[in-house]
Parts: sequence; structure tokens; C-alpha cells
Amino acid sequence: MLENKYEPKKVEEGKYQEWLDHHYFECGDMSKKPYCIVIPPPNVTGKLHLGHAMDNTIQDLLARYNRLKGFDVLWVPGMDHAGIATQAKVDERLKKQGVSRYDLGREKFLEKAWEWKHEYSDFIRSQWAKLGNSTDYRKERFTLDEGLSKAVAKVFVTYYNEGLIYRGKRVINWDPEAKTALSNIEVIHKDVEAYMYYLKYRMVDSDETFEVATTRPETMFGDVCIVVNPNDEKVKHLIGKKAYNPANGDELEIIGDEYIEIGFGTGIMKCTPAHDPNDYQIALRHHLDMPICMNEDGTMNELCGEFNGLDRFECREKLLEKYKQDGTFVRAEKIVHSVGHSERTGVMVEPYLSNQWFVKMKPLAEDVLKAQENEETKINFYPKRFEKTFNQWLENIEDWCISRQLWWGHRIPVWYHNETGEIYCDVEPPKDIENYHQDEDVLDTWFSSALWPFTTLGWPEETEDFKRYFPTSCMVTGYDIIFFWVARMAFSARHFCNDVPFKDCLIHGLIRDEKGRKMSKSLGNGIDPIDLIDQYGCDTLRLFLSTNSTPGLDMNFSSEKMQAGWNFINKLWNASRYVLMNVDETYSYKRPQIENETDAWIINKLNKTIASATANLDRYELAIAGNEIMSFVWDDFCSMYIEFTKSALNSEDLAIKHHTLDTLIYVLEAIVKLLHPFIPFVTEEIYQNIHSKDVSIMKESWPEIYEGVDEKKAEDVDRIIEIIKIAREIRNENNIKPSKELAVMSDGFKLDDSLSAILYRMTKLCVTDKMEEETIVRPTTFGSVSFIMSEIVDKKAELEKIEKELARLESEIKRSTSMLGNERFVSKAPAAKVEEERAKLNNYTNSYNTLLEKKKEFE
RNA sequence: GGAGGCUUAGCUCAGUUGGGAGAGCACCUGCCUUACAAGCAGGGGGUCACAGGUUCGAGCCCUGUAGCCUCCACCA
Repeated sequence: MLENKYEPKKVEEGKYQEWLDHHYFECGDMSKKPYCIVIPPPNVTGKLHLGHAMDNTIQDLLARYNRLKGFDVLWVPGMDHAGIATQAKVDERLKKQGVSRYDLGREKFLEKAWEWKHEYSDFIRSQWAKLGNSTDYRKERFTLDEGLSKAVAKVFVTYYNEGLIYRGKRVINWDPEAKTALSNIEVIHKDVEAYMYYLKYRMVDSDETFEVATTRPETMFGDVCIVVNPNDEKVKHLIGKKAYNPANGDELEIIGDEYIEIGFGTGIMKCTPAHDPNDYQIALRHHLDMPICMNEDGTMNELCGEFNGLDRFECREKLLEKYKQDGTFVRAEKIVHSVGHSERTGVMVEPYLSNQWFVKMKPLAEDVLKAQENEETKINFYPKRFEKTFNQWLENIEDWCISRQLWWGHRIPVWYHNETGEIYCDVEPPKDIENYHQDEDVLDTWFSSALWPFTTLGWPEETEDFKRYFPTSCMVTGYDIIFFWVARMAFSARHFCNDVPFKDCLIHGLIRDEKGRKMSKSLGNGIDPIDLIDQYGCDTLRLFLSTNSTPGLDMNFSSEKMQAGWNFINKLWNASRYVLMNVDETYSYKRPQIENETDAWIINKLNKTIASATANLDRYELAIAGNEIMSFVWDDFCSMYIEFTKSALNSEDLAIKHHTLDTLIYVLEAIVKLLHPFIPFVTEEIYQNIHSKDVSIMKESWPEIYEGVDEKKAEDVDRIIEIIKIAREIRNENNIKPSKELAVMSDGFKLDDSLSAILYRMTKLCVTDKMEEETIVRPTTFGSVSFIMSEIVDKKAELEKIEKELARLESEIKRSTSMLGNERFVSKAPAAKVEEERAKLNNYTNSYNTLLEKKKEFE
């Protein structure tokens, strides 16, 4: 027997372990069709947040749904080493212990990093368990484990041999905090307030001066020339002349380049090739030097004279002081401009000339774009609009900087000959290793994530898993990593597997706080999913996350909606309790034969719910499906059907009671199956209470349509419900107690004995065909019904009610008449629609006339 | 500069192929009716941002406008 209140802790306790013990999450039933999802691997940097909870809930929902539908489901778990992020965390921990990674050296540091990884992966696994993730742990992978590392090396070497990976000196985005290069998308542009400094430059051969505007005076130690547009009448005469660099007195040649925008600033630009990507391009065109004036940590170097060793921002201040004294400084103008910041460390990114490895993106992107043009070879995005985002990024893609000056990651499989410097690139190190040294850098963490959907299945080996489950069925992830990850998986799979990595890609939004703000550490508004699970239960959290969001849109957390979710589960719990408390030893379940109208009605409603929920789940409309099921449970099953059954369950006639229980259990069981993907724990608990502790809902199958339901009978009950609602309204309006009998007559719809019996049981309505006493009349969708009132409490109120109804009917008649009078409607609208409108008009007119007649009695 | 999203009840948001506007919460009235008072029964409340257009018919399709938001690219 169930408790009278739903208690998530009691329900959820031990269930996950039971499922694990019974190997229910494990794939491999070869008699079924495969269905595969790989988890977006969480970073081993910390705990899972509410966003992970949503992402995982959706995946688990799909996994459980497809399992019930009869697929052999593999949901692959795994984690990401998260290069920069994890290294930063380990650095931080070491710092607290008073050591730096340089004190330890590479080997020892990596030991510490692995320690960190083991600690956090255990923690993450415990969170997965709390969320109810039905992943197959036998298949768990880590981006740095042996198999994946081999795959990464193979991919690098293959690209290299195909000429798709190259090494070169470029101006890249440098993170002076992490001391590594970043790719373009790891840079976040933020608007910041700054100053545009106007500085006076003096010519070498004359007293002429001109002004140059810059936001970054500290980079002047790396300037190699002055640039003007050769078509700029105002300044083109300067070309070929020389001016002194106010920072160090160097003579700078003034050159012409059309890159300079005429009319912007002073029209004269300083050129710092090593510290600005555009200046770098100019320097390439003009074959100029590219001196670097900064160290890797963002301090100034020996090129900067007295400023050597100063931090870049401190140097800026000091230099400006100097300029104010020597007359170089003209003025400063407050501006707002966009400055790149490191996605990970948050510091201002420094454009920095350095030797890095790149993936040539154009050919790879083109292959994907071509595949996207064909329905057979494309990835289907849900919602579809993200295809555009995805395509546009690939169309405008630039080469991908993949080398990182870190230790935690996949070491680049390249060795340089100690003497010749010759490059050796292979999965295995060179045989005469003593003559070589390996590249110090590691790969961008996304380089290995890009391979995740196939390396987790064993690629490059032709494993059984790879053959069976690839390409995977669906990828579930947020729109924030379409570029970082989805696009990169797409071209990697296209290049190495000649296929999509996944057929469908379900994109969800971000979860925000109750006020719609992004959850962040600095605001302190983050919500720990585990706290919510402790408070409301895992099922409630999952129900909230899966049924309150619209695909692709952000959602706000809402404790109100969490509570509403709990209320629903409590309702389901109590409905189950009602059914089960009526089961005793005399009863054994058999599939119900539909014997009466109410059975036909509830099973008909159930059929419709199953059909609709299935269709919506198949197109990833989880919230629509969930809400439909919930409304079936609450409105149809609990509010109506259970009430219908109450007297039958109290019946002395065991046959009646048992038949009723058959239907109740049939419907309840279908309900828990429908809801299991959403709320796995409580549905398992109810299922086991219906059957026994020895079975599991996870081994069940998705409910099927009950064929052969008499729709006419079901429709009769809809009419009965309409009458019940009107009767309740009349009781409410006239203060008539529910226990007091009320007589009713229907003029357009025959109430036979069994329908009359329902009316009596539900609201003590007695069906009659004699209207001797005072009556009131109400219109319905099928004619009008009259109620006998022994004394009509408030004649005036009733008259008002009638007048209001008449007015409503009148406007309906007007609307309907004009519609049917419109020839184009009658000729163009579907015949069924026209017929429906005619029937309505007919009904309105009848009701109107009846009511008009009635009105006279009240005047 | 380019792309996308949002604007619907007091609040938070749904609205599936175009065919009479929905939920939760809040509010009002009445109920401890033997599954559930975190419940039950009923009620009030909306020019679907604005302006055009297509259509017999538009919250939904098209064009434009306004406000808010996001992403991408950015010139010193």
C-alpha cells in the first residue's frame, strides 16, 4: 500500500542501484534496431550545474522512450579533459599549496592533474546517478584515455599528410594569464570603455608634425611603419617620408596601403605587425619586420627600454605620463570599443605573433556544406533554424589554431630533428628518438571533442559498436556550442567516416535564474541541481526541465513550477493509491473488455493521448507531449474517470468491481509507461506496486492503441460531462448542496438508463421527462437541458443569466450566419468545416428560441 | 555591419499542418465529497506589440515599424 503523500526520497532510494544491478542500461540486444546517443562530455573541472541537468534529462528521456519503443539503446557516458579549464583549476590548487607547475615539471604536474580528474569524475558519476541517467557505464570514455588519444594522433597525422594541418607564424589570440594561444571562438568580445589617444609624431626631415590615434600606445615599441591610404588627398603626400616613433625615437617609414579607411581618425595609422592581425597583413604585403615587444605573460620585453618588465597596462600609463611631459600627448577621447577576452581566464587577449599549428578549414567546411544540401546526407537540426546558424559559420570559417601551450592535453604527434629541424609526424615516435625532440604543445581540447561521436564507439578500429551504432541517432546540446563542437564534429565525421556524426541534432537553450539572468559565479545566482533533487526529488526536477521549455529557447528557473510539478506527481501518486487500495485477494487483473460508456470514453481518451504523445516525442516536442499526458492524467483520468468508478468499486457485485479495476489498472499502467521517460523513479515505484518488486517498467514496452473503441459511446460521455459541469455551475450559483438531488431533462439528446446512472452518481442528477415545476434552461453543444428547481432562489439573477446567454447566442448566430452567407466560404472551405458550421448554427438557433421562450417566465 | 530570437491574462510562459485564445501561479465564491486541502467544484480576467498584405478565414504565412535580447564580424 502506498503512503498517502508522495515522498520522493523514499521512492527514489535504491532504485538507481537496482537498475544498475539488473543491467537495464546496457545495450546489445541484437534482435532490436540500434538507437544511440553519446553524452556531451562534461568537463572534469567541477560539478554539474542545472544546464547539465537539463541536457541530461532530455537525453535520458529519449533513451528511455526509445527503449520502451523497442530499440536497442546505447547511451554512451564520458567526460572531457577540458585542457585550459582543468589546467587552470590544478594550477589554482597548486598555488594554494605554494607551488607552481614550473616547480613540479611536466611529468609531476600531469600526475596532479590526473589526481584531479579521478576526484572529479567520481563526483560527476555520483551526480549522473542522482539524475537517473540510463547510460551504459561499460562504454564510458574519457577524452584522454588510451583509445581516444590514439585516435586523436591518427587524425592529426592524417590531416598533416593530406596537407590539411600546417604550422606557421601568425598573429593569434594569446591568453597572457594561461600563457597559451586560443582559437578565434575562445575569444569573447566585450564592449569596454577606453581612451583613444591622439599622439603627435614629428617628421625626420622637416618640422612638420601629424597626429596618430591609438588605443594601445604600449605596442608602439613594436611599430615598424606609419600607414596612410594612397588615395587620401589629405595625407598621401607623406608617403615615402619618415617620422620618429615617439616611444623609442626609431625612424618609421610612411607607406601607402588601401586598408586604411579614409576619414577615420586622423587617417594616419601606426603599424604593429606582431600585435595586431590587420597590421600583420599589411606587413606581409610590404615585407616588413615583425618585432614582438611583449613577453608571454603580458609584460613588456627588452625592446621597451625603461619599460622592460612592466605589465602591459602599467606600461601604457607610464608611457602616457612620459608623452604628457615631452609634448607627444595631444588629447584623449573617451570611447567604447570591443575588446577580446579569454573565454576561460577572462583576461584581455593579446594579439600575438607566434608559431602555431592550424587546421585548414575551407575544404573541410565545404564538404559539410555540400552534404547539408542533401536530405539523405545532412544533419537535421531541431529547431530547424539552427541549420542556418551552422551553415553561415561554416561558410565564413577561418583556419583553426589547434596548438595550445599547455601540458594537460594530447601532445602534438610531431618531432623535430635535433640538427636539421626536419619535421617527423606520425602516430608512433621516430625510431631514432634520441635524435629528435617532440613538439612541446598540446592540442585544443575541442580537437578531441570533435571526434567524440565515433572515437567513443571505438574508431579508428572497426569495432562492433562502431559498425552497429554509428552514425548515432541524436545529439542533444545547447546552442552555445554549435560552433565549438557541433560544427567540428560534423566536419570530422564527414572527413573520417564519410557520414554525419548524428542524424538529428536537438538544440536546447540555456537555463537562467528566476529573473531571467544568466546563472554565474559572480552573481552567485547559480542553482545546484542536487539541492533541488534533495528538496523536490529527481522526478520533479526532470519534469520541470522537460515540460517547461520550448526547443531552442532559454528558460527561466521557477520554484513555482517546480512546486506545480511536485503537485502533479503527488496527484499521480494518489490516483495510483486509489486504484491499488481497491485491489484485494479476490481480484486478478485481466485485459479489460469495454463494457460501458465510461470505459469507452477513458480508453478513447487514452488512445488519443498515446497517439499524440508518440508523434510529439518523435519530433522532439517533449514539452507538448508531457503536457498532454499530464492533462490526460489530471483532467480525464483523475477528475472524471476515477469519479465515474467510485460507486462501481463500492459495488457488492464483484464482477462489476473487478471489471472496473481491470480498466483502471489498464489505464494506470499505460499512464506510468507514458510518463516513465519523464519521471522514471516514481513510475517504476507505481509499476512495481501494481505488479511486484521483481519486475521493472524498464522492461516494458510503449503503450499501444486499444483497437475497436466505440466512439459513439465515448461521445455520449462527453455530453454527460457537459451536463455535469452545467449542473455544478447551477449548484454553485444557487447555493444548492452537492447532496441535494436535482432533476434534469435533455431535449436534444436521449439520456438512457446507464447515462442517467452516471449523472446521478456524479452530481445527484435525476433524469426526468416531466417538467411540472419551475425550471431553468441552459444551452449546450447538443441542444438544451432544463433543470427543475423546487424554488428558484434568485429570479432576477436568473433573468440576467438568460439575457446574457441570449446575447451570446445572438452574436454567435450573427457570426455563423454571415460566415455561411459568404459564398466564398461555402465554396472554398473544406466541406466538413462548412457542415460543422451549419450544425452549430442550427444548434444556436434552437437554443436561442428555447431560451427566449423561457425568458417570458422570468419577466 | 550581418544573422537570429522575443513581444499572448496581474506574473511566468505554452500555442504542433491557418479553421472560434490556453496552462501554472495569483485573484474571487463555495467545499475537510471515504485517492489527494500541496486538494475539490465554480468564477472573473486578453484589440495575441503596432501598421499593412495574402486568404472565405491570420496569434500562426508575407512586408514594414517599434521595443527588448542573443550570436557573428569589427577600423587605428
